Order: sequence, then C-alpha cells, then structure tokens
Amino acid sequence: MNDTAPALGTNTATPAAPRAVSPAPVTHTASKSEQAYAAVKARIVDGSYSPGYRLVLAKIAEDLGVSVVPVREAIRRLEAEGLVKFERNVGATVAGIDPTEYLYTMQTLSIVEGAATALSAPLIGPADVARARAVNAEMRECLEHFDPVRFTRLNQDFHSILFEHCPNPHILDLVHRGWNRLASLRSSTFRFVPRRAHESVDEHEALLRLIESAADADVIEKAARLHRSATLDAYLAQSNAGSVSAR
Amino acid sequence: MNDTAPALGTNTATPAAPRAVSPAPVTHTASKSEQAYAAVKARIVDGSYSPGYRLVLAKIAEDLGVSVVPVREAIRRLEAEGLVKFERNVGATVAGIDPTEYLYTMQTLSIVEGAATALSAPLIGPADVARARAVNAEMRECLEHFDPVRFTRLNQDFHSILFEHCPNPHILDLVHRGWNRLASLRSSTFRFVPRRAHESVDEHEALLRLIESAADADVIEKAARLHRSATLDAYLAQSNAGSVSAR
DNA sequence: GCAATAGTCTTCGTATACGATTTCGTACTC
DNA sequence: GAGTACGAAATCGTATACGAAGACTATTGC
Repeated sequence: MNDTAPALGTNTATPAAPRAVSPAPVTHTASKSEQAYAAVKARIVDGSYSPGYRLVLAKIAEDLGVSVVPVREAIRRLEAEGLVKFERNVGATVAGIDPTEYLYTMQTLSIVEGAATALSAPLIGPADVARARAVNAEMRECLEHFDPVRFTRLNQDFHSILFEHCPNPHILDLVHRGWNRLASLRSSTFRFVPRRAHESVDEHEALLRLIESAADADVIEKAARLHRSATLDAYLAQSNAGSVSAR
Repeated sequence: MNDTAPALGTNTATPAAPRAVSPAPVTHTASKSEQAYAAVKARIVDGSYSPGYRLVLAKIAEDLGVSVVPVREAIRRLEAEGLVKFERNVGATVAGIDPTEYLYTMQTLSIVEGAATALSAPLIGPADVARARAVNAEMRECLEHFDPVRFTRLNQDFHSILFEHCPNPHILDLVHRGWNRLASLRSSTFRFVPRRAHESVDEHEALLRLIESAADADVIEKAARLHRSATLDAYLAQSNAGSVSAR
C-alpha cells in the first residue's frame, strides 16, 4: 500500500542491510502528490511540524511549489494513517499527543508489534541478533549520560531489527504506522520515566535470548507485547502520580 | 438550516450506506468528498464493484453528480485503507482477491480481532451474549440449507457483537478494515469449505462460554484468534493440496 | 466595562480547464 | 503474414478560480 519505506530509519547502526527489498522504485516518477505526501510526513516525523501544528494547505503548497490539490491528497492519506487530524471546513493539524491517544497507540502497537516480532523470529539469523545486541549495548551505554532522544532512536533501531523480517506486509505496515505515530510526539516515554529505560535494556536481552533459542512463537509474542505494555504502564503510573492527568 | 443545495436536486444519491462494517460518520454535513467515499466504499463492500473493477474517476464523478476532485480524494482514502489499488497514470481498481492477500488479511485479522475480542470481553453483558447466541442459533439453522452468503453475514454480525465494545478505537478500526477487505471478495471461505461452517458454529458457542465465565483475557484472545486462523487453515488446506506456504 | 452582533478575512471545498501519460487501434514495412 | 511505428482516444495529474464556511475583530448597545 502506501508507506514510503524510510521514516523508520535515521538508523545509525542499522543501514537496512539484510534485504534488498527496500522499495526505491522512484523511477523518475515523483508525482506532486507523492512529493507532498513524503515532504509533510517527513516534517511530521522529524518534528518540524510538532503536534497541534496547523497545516494550511495553501502555505504548504507554496512551500513545495505546487498547487493545493496534490497537497490535499497528501493530507488525506496522512489522515487515513492517523498522523494528521482533519476537521471539515477548518483544516488539518498534526495529530496530537493527547494522553488517551498515546495509550491507544501504545496498546495497539503492543499487539501488532508483538505479533510481528513473533512472526519474524524464525527468520532472524545470528547476524541480525548480533546487530540487535550491538544496538542494545549502545543503549546500555547511553544510560550513563542519559539522552532520551538518542535512546528512543536506538530503541527504534533495535525493534526494527526484530520485526522487519515479518513475512506479513500488512502487519508490518501497521507496526510502521504505530511507530510513526509515536515518532510524531517527540517526547519519548523515557524522558518521563528514565527508570524504565534500564528495565527496557534488560528486557531486550531477554527477548534476544528467546529468539536465539528458537522459543515458541507464543512465548516470544507475549514477551514482546509485555515489553511494550510495561513501558506504557510505567508512563501511566508516572503521569497519574505527577501533574497532568486529565483524560 | 444550511443545506440549501440548489441546482443539485438529483444529488444525495447515497442514502446512508448499506450497513458496511464500519460506522457511518453521517453528520448532517456531508461533503462531496465524504459522499464519494461512502458511495464507492459501499459499492465495493456490497459487491457492485467486484475486485479488479476499474474505477474511472470521471465516470464515478458523473454518477455521483460531482466533479472528479472529491472522487480522487475518496479513492485515495480507500487506497490507504487497502480497498482499492492505485497505479500512477493508469487508474484505480478494486483491490483483488489474490490468495496471498487473503492470507495476509486473515492472519492480520486473526490478531487484531483476537485482541479486540479479548479487550471487549469484560464489557460484554448478558444481553449481548444473548444476542450473539441468537445469531449463532440462526447460523446453526442456516447450516441445513446452506447459504454461504447469508452464513457469512451472520458470522459478521456475531463477531461484531463480540468486538464492538472494544475500548480501543484504533484496534476496532483495524478490525473494521480487515472485515471490509474480506467483504470486498464476496466469495466467503465457507463457500469453499462448508465443513468449516459446522466447526465455526461450535467454536462460537465455546467463545461465548468463555466470555460468560469471565475467562482470562489471554484465553479469550487465543480462542478468538484460533477460531479465525482455523478458518484460514481450512481454506488453505482446501485451496491447494500442494503448495502450502505460498511464499 | 462587558457582551452581543455585524462585517471582514482567512482558509477550505469543489468545479472547470488544460497539459501529460498511457493505451489501443491502424497502417505500413519487411 | 507478422511486427513495428505512428497517431488518436481515453484517462490521469495539476493549476487556477470562485463560492462557502468558520474565525477573528471591531463596533455598538446596555
């Protein structure tokens, strides 16, 4: 379907080596619509457009040197993907950080990512495990002088290695969408709950052990799912104790 | 109060989409874009546009009494949903029945529907269970003079009761999308594998028992997932006695 | 001084128009 | 007779234009 492959990337340690499946079929064909989609998506994911940012069609069109029509299409696609919220006769804004939304997204991701990881597991070779372990080592290092943003990026790299082999493209797409949604809110959970970062690294190692030992798909799925929902729980516990709760 | 809508006396050709699996956001304001989206989606889901059908923008626009621009947007949204396939400079076609695609969709659905059902379970009251049981009774009846189409519709109704209470709208949305994709290929699995229908009815009852007894979420999820993947397996076993995995 | 209302201004929604690309048919040549 | 090349028709892609709806502001009345 859609989903231009990158977006998940920015990976320093994992240059998407394993498979040449990477769709770079942009054969001199880049429709304006496509351009607009990619451009806006990139800006959302990289944080240039932060949540709540008002996406004015005419302005974006001008920035990109196109008319509003392709931009509208792009926005529509992003809306369907959940990256943008659209209100009739009012306009589009970058989808928000609403804690409720965060909860939904994390829960959904826990499920689809768990499944994707379990489905990938049999296809993950020793080389992949080694790469993942290297990333995890970096994460552990990163714990010293804790940098939430860097940590989050590494976290993404780590999990990418685990689920990218998923043979079911639909599920993989859902995982990507979930990650993108999270990426749009740059404030990672780890910023709020640094303690969770430590546990996270340990759980990563446990996950790798399971994969190495060719554990049951069920077991891997459950572990991957719990790994994520534990992060969610940590966030919830924190936010309840702390300031903003609201709904 | 608004809605003077002169000149276009012939419009509003779409009176409340014929009960697709997804909710109809029919506020009293229906932009042309919405109309087009609902209309095309309805036609795909109800089979007027069968898989492979070529969706010509101009023709649809004329049928609906609008211009092509709103139709384009609608098509884009349907594309993001996976109901249509779009090729640059060529056009859109209703997404196909490709067995591989079927496999992917069913697998994905088994996962998200399983999760949705498990999350819904605690919110399902005796009244709901009773309704579901009534539907299942109809299905059992339906086994006598087997009618695959009717059976499939009842099957959808049954599962809808089980997952519609899902508190996570994202997951619920994914379930709807999965069902819609399946709906677009009118040939239900049960047409090919009537025997599966019998098992299915029994599994439904088992599922209801689990929900009634407030079984563990894990147990319910696994049961719901297996229920669906068993249907998939039945299809696979039937359709090709040879090439199992089909890449 | 505050609130309600009217007017303006921004921005969206859709129609129409035209250029670009693909596809299909036909004729011509080997 | 078959294959290729040229051309026409169909269809998509995008720009521009105009009407409509919501938001913002200023003015007026209490």
